[in-house]
Amino acid sequence: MKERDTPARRPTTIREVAEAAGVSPTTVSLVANRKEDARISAETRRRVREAIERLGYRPNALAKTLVSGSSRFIGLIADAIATTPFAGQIIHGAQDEAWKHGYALLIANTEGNEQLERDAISMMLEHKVRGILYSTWFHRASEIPESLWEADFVLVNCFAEVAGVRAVVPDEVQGGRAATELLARQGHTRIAFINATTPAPAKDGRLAGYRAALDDAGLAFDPTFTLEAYPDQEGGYGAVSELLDTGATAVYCYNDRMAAGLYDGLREHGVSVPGDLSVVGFDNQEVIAAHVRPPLSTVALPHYDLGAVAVRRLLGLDDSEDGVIKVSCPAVERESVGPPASAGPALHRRP
Amino acid sequence: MKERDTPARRPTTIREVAEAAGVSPTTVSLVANRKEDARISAETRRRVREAIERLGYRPNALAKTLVSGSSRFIGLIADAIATTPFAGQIIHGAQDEAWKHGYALLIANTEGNEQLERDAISMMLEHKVRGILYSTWFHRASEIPESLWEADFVLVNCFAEVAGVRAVVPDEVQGGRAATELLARQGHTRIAFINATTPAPAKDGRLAGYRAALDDAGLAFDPTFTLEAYPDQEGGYGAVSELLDTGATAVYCYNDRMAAGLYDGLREHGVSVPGDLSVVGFDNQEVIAAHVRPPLSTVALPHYDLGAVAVRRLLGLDDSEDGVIKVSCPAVERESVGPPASAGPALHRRP
DNA sequence: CTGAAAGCGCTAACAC
DNA sequence: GTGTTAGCGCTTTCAG
Repeated sequence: MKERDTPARRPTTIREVAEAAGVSPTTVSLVANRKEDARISAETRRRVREAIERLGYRPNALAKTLVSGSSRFIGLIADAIATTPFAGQIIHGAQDEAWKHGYALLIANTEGNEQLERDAISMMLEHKVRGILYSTWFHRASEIPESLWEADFVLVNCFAEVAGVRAVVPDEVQGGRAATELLARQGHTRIAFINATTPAPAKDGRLAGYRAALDDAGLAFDPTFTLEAYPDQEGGYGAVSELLDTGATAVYCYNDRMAAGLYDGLREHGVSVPGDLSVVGFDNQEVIAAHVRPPLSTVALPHYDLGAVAVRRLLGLDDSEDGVIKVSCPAVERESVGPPASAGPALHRRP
Repeated sequence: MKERDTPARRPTTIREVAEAAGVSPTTVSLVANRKEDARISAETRRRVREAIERLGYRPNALAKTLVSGSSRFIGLIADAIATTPFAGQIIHGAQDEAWKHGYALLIANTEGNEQLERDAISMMLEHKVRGILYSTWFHRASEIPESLWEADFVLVNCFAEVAGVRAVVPDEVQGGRAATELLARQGHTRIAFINATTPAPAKDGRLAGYRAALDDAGLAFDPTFTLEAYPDQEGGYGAVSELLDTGATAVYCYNDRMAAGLYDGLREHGVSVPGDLSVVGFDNQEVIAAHVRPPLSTVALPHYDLGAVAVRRLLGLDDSEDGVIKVSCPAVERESVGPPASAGPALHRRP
């Protein structure tokens, strides 16, 4: 086992290895980088390898990029790494894809602060990043900070008002459709949708998907089945009475948090899920969806893929034209959906 | 407004600026770095500034570190950036503190994969990071990957079995004490604790804190008040009957998820919170604690501070000796705690 | 098969 | 006040 040496004050350089092995720096470079086309004798190779090992040589990546001209960094700016679990998935996807191509992630969390954002972009520009991924925690239109134009960039989970800017976002319409299909497929015909009150691409998209799925299933869109509530637990809880009044046998909620609040209200009204009412959410927010009672069927936001696809676009790996790419949102089936009850849930309401 | 030029294939260099301004690179360096002690005429300064602006010059941070010898990176390795919201807070705290001192964060998510972990460490070492923060998503003892010893490092949210290794972890005992005090302070004397079944520093620490707080309040520790359950919603839900059988008027749960599950079970038994039973959790997992009904009083895990304090230790800013530093967990009061009911909750149980 | 030399972008000494 | 030189650690011609 190698000795646990305190980190060297100054790391070993290629020249030191060269001296130790009795060869030139060039030779060390050649073997360290596994250039197989280089004609190095087996014996020299061995000596160099041994010296590298013994001295604990780590090539200086910064010096490399200096000579090669191109750095191996990709910057990732997020507006809310700390306050939501979503950014983590974007980072994860971006990192996996970046590493695959030899890039490291330089990340910056701005919590929406514009000054921090400018600083982050400067920092990345000065590190000569290959490009910048600019991401937001919820899907929305976004301003593009002036200095971002100095870099090659792609928007993640947000999009620009100006045309031609590369962006990768979730396909809300397809997602809304998938959510609704989960219900329609079970034979439900009275499917309610509790939309958000807050304007967002998700609001319009998820509604459009709902209508499309209804259409696909040969069901007429009935506006009385579409409610609105603030997209969190409190909103869902507050929408229960109104929902039950519609006589729906199934409901698709704008997001999982809303569904969780709905669960609470439903329980108070003695309505069981999925026995009396089938419920689906949206977002697949693990800590909620997988652990409420019963576990919630939902549609996943493809954050991991958003990050991965964005890196591919940045690197020019997918020869796609400019503009927005929509990534599909897969359904995640758990236990909150069943066939319609013979009688509507209204019968079970407490006096 | 500056023109939106496509990112230059090759960024502007100091030499180009020097030529454009009709001065030497040294002069440009001097004004770009705002060396005020350098004697540069106002006129030259202006010319250089103008050239920098016009060419969109960004100093190459990588070249700088090459000459200065010390890089401006701090590496942060996390085992679960994607699957929990916690890593985000650590990153946030680490970044804020790092930036304050001119460092950028190089992050890597390993999802517990040892190969990825080794790769991450190699990558950071090759980028000559100032040091590495090695973090875990839940507080635990951790193996130290062999190559980590090549760097200056501090453990975050985990600790080593070997002595003398710098680590920063939450103070579980103080946290457990704070949680219990929330209840004792209201006059509760029969305070139950639902601990985790899973061994962890948190399990022992939170129990110790509970006992200490009982002691402080002059309450005897009664083992029948300490239950155990798996630390998630299902566990909390399943512990309800047993809990009610103890006749406790207040309960402190190992974590928020458990408390959320407990809420569900309590509701089914017709036990109201905090009317019949006061509840406190642990972790302050926002999406749960702040949005259940009623909002849950809990104790916050200081992830932000863990990250910030770790950076300070790495940089040697706090002249603390080696070893583990415990960061305190502040209580977060919401609405799940009230005074004891005159009659115990058992009276309210359904037949 | 291997080495010497030049140069990536920048800063630090030291001239002038 | 400002320029020249050297060199950070590395790779890349190009010789030999």
